[in-house]
Amino acid sequence: MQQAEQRKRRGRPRRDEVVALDRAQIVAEALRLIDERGLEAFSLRELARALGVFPTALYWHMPGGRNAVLGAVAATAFSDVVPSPDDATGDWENWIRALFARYREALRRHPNIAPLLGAQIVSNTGVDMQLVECILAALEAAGFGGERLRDAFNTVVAGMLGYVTLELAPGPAEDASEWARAFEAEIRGVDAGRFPRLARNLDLLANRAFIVRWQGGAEKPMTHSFDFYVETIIAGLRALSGKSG
Amino acid sequence: MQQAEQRKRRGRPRRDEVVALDRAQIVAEALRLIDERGLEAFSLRELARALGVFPTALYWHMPGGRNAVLGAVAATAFSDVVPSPDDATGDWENWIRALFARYREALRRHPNIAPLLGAQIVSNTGVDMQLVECILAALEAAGFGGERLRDAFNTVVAGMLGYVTLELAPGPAEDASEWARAFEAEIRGVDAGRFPRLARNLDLLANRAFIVRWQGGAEKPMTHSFDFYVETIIAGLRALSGKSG
DNA sequence: AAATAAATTGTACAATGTACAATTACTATC
DNA sequence: GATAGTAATTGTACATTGTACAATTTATTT
Repeated sequence: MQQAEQRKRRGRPRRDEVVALDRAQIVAEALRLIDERGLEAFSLRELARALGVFPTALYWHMPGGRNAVLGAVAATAFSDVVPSPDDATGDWENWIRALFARYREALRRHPNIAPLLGAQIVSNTGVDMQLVECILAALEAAGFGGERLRDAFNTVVAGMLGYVTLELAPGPAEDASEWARAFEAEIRGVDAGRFPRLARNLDLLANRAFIVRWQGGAEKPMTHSFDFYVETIIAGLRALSGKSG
Repeated sequence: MQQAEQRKRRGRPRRDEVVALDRAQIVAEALRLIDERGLEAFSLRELARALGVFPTALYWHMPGGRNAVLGAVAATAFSDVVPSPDDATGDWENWIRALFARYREALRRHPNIAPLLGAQIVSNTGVDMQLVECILAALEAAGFGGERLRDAFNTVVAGMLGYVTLELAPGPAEDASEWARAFEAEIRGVDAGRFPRLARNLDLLANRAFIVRWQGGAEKPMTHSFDFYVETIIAGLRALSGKSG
């Protein structure tokens, strides 16, 4: 973070002196900061500091301010998740498997942006029409049409986000290790009288299932269950694609 | 917000003068404020103002500060979502339908807390062991055991949250109506050459499907698709409960 | 009666997001 | 080649926020 010389005149900088801050660079650095220190710690002022500019300079390139930056960050993190469109019309099941897998991989590369998912899927940076089109293609290939096509589409989108949002959701921030120990103790000491099934399956569930885990998906992936989840949705779609209403 | 007389001496108040601020009251008022003005607008200082106390008084009852308040808010909003445990061991499919429906209804009553879902499902206010136990009961009744039981459990929890988190996610805050018009125009004018399926199904999808809608689920519920989504997951679980691995 | 705990008011501070003005460099036009 | 306009930044300013900490008063226990 050496600023070498601070030759900051007051107006627009000359082209040789400096690299000419642009949108892509801002977003990239923002993503780097979020990856490194987490979403909670992210601020426009730190971003500006890291870029060696004044906070207000960011507003020139990103008129929306903070929200615009976060929206763009989410958008770039999920560019390239859509598998090849050609495969969608062929084996629709495998295409959806690929979509889910790639979406999850993208989020695993940047787990700290998980909380942005719900809010930013409908982002200001334009809709991802390619994604929509391909999902529709796969579902038409599966035999859906009309209202059922719409319902299946919504099911796929929700399914794509649902599991991974939870899996990679952030735990409590600072007191992590201490909290984890206390939490584990609470789980381990569950009352077998009131919660017999939980007690019986404790080793199977502890830290391996939602609600009763004390580590996030970034540290402790839940891959096996994810695969099962995907198969559940696909099997469900397959079953419902036959019926009429 | 009339403060009548401000008879604020400096120390602990006498029992007759004032209602004696407590945890439940703080959480209730916080939920009310969030319902009314949204999550973004929520602050401890406004909460304190609404309660007629100093901001720092809140820390006495809620040592965790802001995060603790939000965690407690989420927890109370979802108390009572678990359907009767007795039904879980009987008709497991209907029990899961009821669980999903009740969870959605709870969130529809307080849509503004949707962004808290991922983060706060594992909250500081203790685990909801009753929920865990009942889901396990339903899934054992469905024939799951061992690793498959765990996977199915994770699938149900993710499914319970996934759709509604998205459905009720907040759109862009202030410029809502203007943004909506621009967004609708962009959707309506989709390039039928590049996105033929989207163009063909436009009326079916526009403002009725994720990604291509311009109103949130609070204003425009997506109930029909939700029902389909639930049936997809149940059908998938039914299909997978037979296989062995 | 004294000590301790409970429950609040006050004070203080470092951050944050962002509106707005001032300044300088580049670019197009006549 | 002057001049007007636009691009890109520094700089200033302000209201808000979360929260640590001290001071103060009332209730409860010993």
